[in-house]
Parts: sequence; structure tokens; C-alpha cells
Amino acid sequence: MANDAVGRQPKYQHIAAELKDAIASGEYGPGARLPGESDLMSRYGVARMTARQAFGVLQAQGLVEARKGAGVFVREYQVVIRRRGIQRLAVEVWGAGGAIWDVDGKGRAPVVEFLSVTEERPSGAVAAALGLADRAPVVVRRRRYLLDGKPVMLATSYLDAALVAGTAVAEPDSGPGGIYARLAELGHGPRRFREEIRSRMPGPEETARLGLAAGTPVVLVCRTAYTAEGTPVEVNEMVLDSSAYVLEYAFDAP
Amino acid sequence: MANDAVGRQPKYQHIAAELKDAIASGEYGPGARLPGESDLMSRYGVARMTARQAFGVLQAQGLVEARKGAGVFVREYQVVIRRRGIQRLAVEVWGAGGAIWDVDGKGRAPVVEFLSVTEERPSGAVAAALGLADRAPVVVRRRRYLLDGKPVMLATSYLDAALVAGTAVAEPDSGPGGIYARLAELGHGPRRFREEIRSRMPGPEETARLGLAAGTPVVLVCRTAYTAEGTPVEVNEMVLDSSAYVLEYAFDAP
DNA sequence: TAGTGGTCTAGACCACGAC
DNA sequence: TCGTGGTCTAGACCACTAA
Repeated sequence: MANDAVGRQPKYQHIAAELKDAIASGEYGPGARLPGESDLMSRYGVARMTARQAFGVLQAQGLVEARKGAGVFVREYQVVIRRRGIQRLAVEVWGAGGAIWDVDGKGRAPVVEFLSVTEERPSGAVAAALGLADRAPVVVRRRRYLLDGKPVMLATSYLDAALVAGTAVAEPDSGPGGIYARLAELGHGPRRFREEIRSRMPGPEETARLGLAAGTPVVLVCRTAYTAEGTPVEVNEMVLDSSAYVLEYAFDAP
Repeated sequence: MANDAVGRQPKYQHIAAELKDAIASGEYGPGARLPGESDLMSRYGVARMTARQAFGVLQAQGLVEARKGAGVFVREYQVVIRRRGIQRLAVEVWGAGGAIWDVDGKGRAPVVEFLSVTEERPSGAVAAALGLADRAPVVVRRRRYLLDGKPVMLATSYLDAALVAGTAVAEPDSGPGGIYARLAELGHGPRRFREEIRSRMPGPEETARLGLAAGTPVVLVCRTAYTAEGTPVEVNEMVLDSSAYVLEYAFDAP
């Protein structure tokens, strides 16, 4: 109870730890309003910047969210999208005209917001992944996925322009089954995939475009799709709101 | 050059953006020392707390690292471990007495630090994943992986105590091929796997045990191993330093 | 020892949200 | 309107690092 077990711990860390315990114990449930900065000032006898620093610790852990003019609230966690990394790419899914994310959802399908389809010179990394000499032009498809109006993923696909320029792949609406079905019609249906997964904190632009709360990392998924012959046909770079996704990979021992 | 393009942007964000640009342009390379707080105070004519706030933005993005008494430095990113999610679990690997992570490294193998092997009552989630009624006791193996002396992963495995108590699985050194080889000898060799991947910011304990810099998320990998008959035999919860790992999953379209 | 970042105080003005 | 968090100032003492 007392405030004198300071040991060598800074005041703001002590306050943050007590608030965290109170949240963990259920005293403040998800969505509940925490004591405000002035409450902490009087309760602990500290200056305002010290109280703010305590909140800063909890915000950096993504436990808490400050709303200007309203207060500081316990964040409500909801992981809603289970992304099945392997099953979702089954030929039967896009071969039958279905969208890949039909396999993901729990009923609620994300809305795709098309941002642009352009032709550009790729970065060296993308050119290398696609096996393009001299950074030959690529078709770039940029889009954003929203679930219940909230952005959950940014995705950018790169395809060899020499292969797909002038086809439905270079149109905003790529038709039933998506670009994988179109690639199959062109004789380049994807059969093998490699996904690379990283995580880091977002930059300001990603924070804005995904509407991320403070203390929320992003997950980067970079998928390369290959034909049965091993030719790369697509590179898809995705940026996911980590608080919305669980990635799942189920497989047999090789 | 001038400081009057403030628009509606707070000063600290303006300073942070200029520093970020300077880093991106290569003016300050990885490991380089940035101008200190007093430099920013005089250069921009701001108070010290404002300069600190600017650094706080960059630290939260994991771009920059403050060292007490020394200065603020550009973080050197090194993703050194490529974890091949599927190939590494091949029967031939542990069947031949090899360690799973032999497949991961680029020459450098992580050191395993054994923390404890205990028998406990599992949480409800672990009991459910293992298909244990009444939260029957489990053998818990806790360990930490270090690469070049730096911790990169915490791992905790749970196994049905009724199955493995008294065997090498319940010993700190589980022998060549690890616990998967031992489970195979017991007639419960794993053949199917499911890995779930999440990401979030670490709590203070994870930060300490992994030696994480500010602004570094952790990646959570939860693997369940099943026998050929579909019986779950192990749950392995891993906490990874996101700045050290790339996860890779390569597979054919189902 | 000199300079650095870490912590802390006691004020101030502002924009925004709830009422 | 009133309280909230967001930004900002101008000081202070401390522990740590490097020279």
C-alpha cells in the first residue's frame, strides 16, 4: 500500500507498475477509464510530467490508450483474424473463383479498398525476388483491407509487366479468383509459395494508414509465389496490424 | 533549413522528422552518434524536454538508442537468424540426432541455456491444446537461446507428464535429437505441426530477459506438435526478439 | 572531470470531448 | 463550460561514460 518501497525504482516506474497490477487484477477492465493525470498527481504527490511518464510506460506496452479530452483507458484487445497461411492458398480456393481471405474470417470478410494499379521500376530487392534483369518494369497493385471499417492490412503486389500488362491483372478489378486465377489462365498459375515474416514498430505513415494505437507493432509478411517450374510470378508485401491478426501455419513434418 | 514550416506540426515531431530524414539520407549511419539533447536545444531553440520528446519518437520506432552518459546513437539492425518454419522440423533432422536450429543458422548456432524442468499444473489454454482433462500435470521445460552471448529467444515446452515423466524428456539434457527423438522412441513421434504467430510489445520482464532495446516488439510463436494419429504431444511457446529473426514458411499450394 | 542522458518539479497555454 | 490530455518552458539534481 505504502509508497516507500521505492528501493531504487524511479517514481514513474513505481506508478506504472501499480497501475499495471490494478489492470491485471481486473480492477480496471478492458475499456475502463483509469485515474487521470491530476488524480495521479494528488495521489502520489508528483508533478504532472511524472504522472505522464507513468502513462507513457503503459502506452508503449500497448496496454493503455489516451484519448484527448476524455481520459486514459484500458485497451480492449481483439484478435479477430486468423490467417491460415497454407490452406488459404489452396488451388481450389482461387480456382473456384473464391477470394483467399474467405478462408481466414470468422464470418466477417474484410473489405478491399483499391488504392492504385501502376507500372513502375521495382526496387532491387523486388527485382531480384522476381528474377528480373535490369529492374525491368513491374505492375504494382496497392490496396488496403478493412474489417468493420477499421484498416487491418496494407498490401502491395509486384508482377512482371512483360507478363501481365494489358491483362486483367493490370486492372483494379482482377475478376473472380483474383490475380492467381488470371495468372493460371496465362499459363503461370502459382503452385509454390514462400512467406517471410518480420515484425517492427511502424513509421508515422503506417501508423496513420492503419489507424494504429500507440504501442502496436506491425507484422510484415512478404510472399513470393512460384509456378510449378519454380519461376517467381508475384511478390506481395503486406503490413499487418499486429493487434488484429494471428498467423497460422499447419503442415506435416517433411 | 528554416524552422518556420511548422504548419500545425508540434516542434518535437518536426525535430524528429528532420533527424529521421538525416538518418535515412545516410548522414548518420548505423552506430553513428546523433547530436545530443543540448545540441538540439540550441539548434532549434527549444527546452530540453522538447528535445527529449523528439528522441522519444525515434526510440519508440526502434530507430535510435540512447546510452546514458554517452549519447544517442543510430541502431544497427541485424537480422541474423532465418528460421525455416517447415524444413527445420523434418524427421530427418531430429531423427539423425541433429538439433532443429541447425537448419536456421548462417553458421552460428545459438547456445541453449537451460533454466528449469519442472512438473506443474498447466493453464487452461495449454491443457486444452494438449487435450488433457482436468488440467492433469505437465512437464515444463524452460530455456533461453543466445546468439553470440545475446539472448534471442525464450522457449517453454509443455508435455503430458503421464507420458514423459521419468524419461529423458524430463531431464535437462534430453539427448541427441532432442525431445522429438525421445518422443519417437516412446511411440509418439511428432508428424504434424501447427504454429501460431502473434506480435506485441514486450512487458518489463521480457525486455529484461531478452535484453531488448526500446521500440523492439517480440514475436510469439506457439507450436503444437501432433502424432500421425492427430494426438497433441507438445506445446511450445516461444518469445522471439523481433530484431533478430526472420520467420520463413515455404510450401506447395495444397 | 566534464558532458551525457535519466529523473523530477512547477508552472503555462492549447485543443478537444463530454456535458 | 469545464476537465481532459497534448505541448512546451526553465530550471534542478543525479548516475553514468569517456577522456
